[in-house]
Amino acid sequence: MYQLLRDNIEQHVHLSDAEFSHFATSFEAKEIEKKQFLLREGEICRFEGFVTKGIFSVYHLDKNGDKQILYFAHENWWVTNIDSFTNNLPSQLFIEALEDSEVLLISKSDKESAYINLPKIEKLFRVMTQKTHVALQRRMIDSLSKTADQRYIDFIEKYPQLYQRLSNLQIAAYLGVSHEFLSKIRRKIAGQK
Amino acid sequence: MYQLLRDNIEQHVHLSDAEFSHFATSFEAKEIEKKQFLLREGEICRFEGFVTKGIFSVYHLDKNGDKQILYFAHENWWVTNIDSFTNNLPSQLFIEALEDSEVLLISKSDKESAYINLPKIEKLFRVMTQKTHVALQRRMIDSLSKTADQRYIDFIEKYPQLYQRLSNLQIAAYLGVSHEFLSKIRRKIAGQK
DNA sequence: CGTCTATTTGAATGTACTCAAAAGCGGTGG
DNA sequence: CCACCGCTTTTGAGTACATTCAAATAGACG
Repeated sequence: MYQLLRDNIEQHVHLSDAEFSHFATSFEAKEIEKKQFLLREGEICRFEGFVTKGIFSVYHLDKNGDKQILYFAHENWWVTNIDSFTNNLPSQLFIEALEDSEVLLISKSDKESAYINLPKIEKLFRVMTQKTHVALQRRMIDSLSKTADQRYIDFIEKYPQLYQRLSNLQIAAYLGVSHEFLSKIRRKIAGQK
Repeated sequence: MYQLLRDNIEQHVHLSDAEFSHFATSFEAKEIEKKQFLLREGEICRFEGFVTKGIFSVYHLDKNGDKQILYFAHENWWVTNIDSFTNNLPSQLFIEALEDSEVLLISKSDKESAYINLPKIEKLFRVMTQKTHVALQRRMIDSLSKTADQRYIDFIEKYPQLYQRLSNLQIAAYLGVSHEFLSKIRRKIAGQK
């Protein structure tokens, strides 16, 4: 479980055994059952999490009750509501387990301590935030410039393994289309083959 | 010009006069005339910029030649293509001056040096990237959950001063609608008053 | 088997786009 | 000074993309 975390960190910065061990003690392991929440709307997000098992969806419910999924976080991904976490604001987002899942959680104060004790951690999170931002920027462009058909095809190509584990309801909420329309897209694409 | 930069930095971290002076020498001032480019598609983005005068639009041209504006950067904003800059990839984005403009540019190597010499700078950019990411995340949710009418109304409320300086063509490209449709939205809204 | 949820389907509707054309507006040169 | 040019904005008609609602079908799970 902690090895997955170490490998993930190693992609960005190198920590000695002692450094990693110390940093790792800041994390608390938590199990979340399917359909349970890591964070609900209105709560303040007190953690940043690293997923070691399962999948979470991070989403917003609009006033019509429609769900917009910002992203999915499966094994080896980080998950938080960065807005709520950094600004101590009530969350506008839900973080829900789509399968029985496990995460390693670090609190804000432990993260701040780590920044001070180990500047490499500051670099780690700067680089991670940059990467996340780049990914979201690309998604924003796609969402503005591509049709739902193309976004669906892209999604399957980009996340084939994730696609297998998600329902069409969830994929539709991620793509920003109704699930009925996604069904029609699927029919159309199947007919083309 | 440099005072604007200093005030901007001061919002996040405090630098002594000596620290700021040293950091400031890393920046090169550059003037860009209206309709000229700070960065074109295909080029590798070698800088991060701080706008001291004018406005830039950061946009993508899709294969149909349609423009999607990711954001506008006016005085006191930072501008770069973070994807191209951090990953040394050819830019998929253009950065174009919408007015006669001025920016302070810092190169990648000078930024890396600053990270090492002055850890506060690492913190500065981590916090800035977080803020930018939060803003984009909110925009993503809005773009998925709101109609064009509402996004236009929100835009005017959120950026009243920017709205004055932009054409409807530019606002339409930011909102992700055709300019003809934006014109119809404007008529509808004007009729309601 | 029964229940709950996911998926598909069709019809009617709404939202936004494309294309073509006209009107408005600001600047520039004769 | 005004005639013309280029660019922005508006308008309308026709079309495409996507939603809503209602209902049928299919799967998953205890």
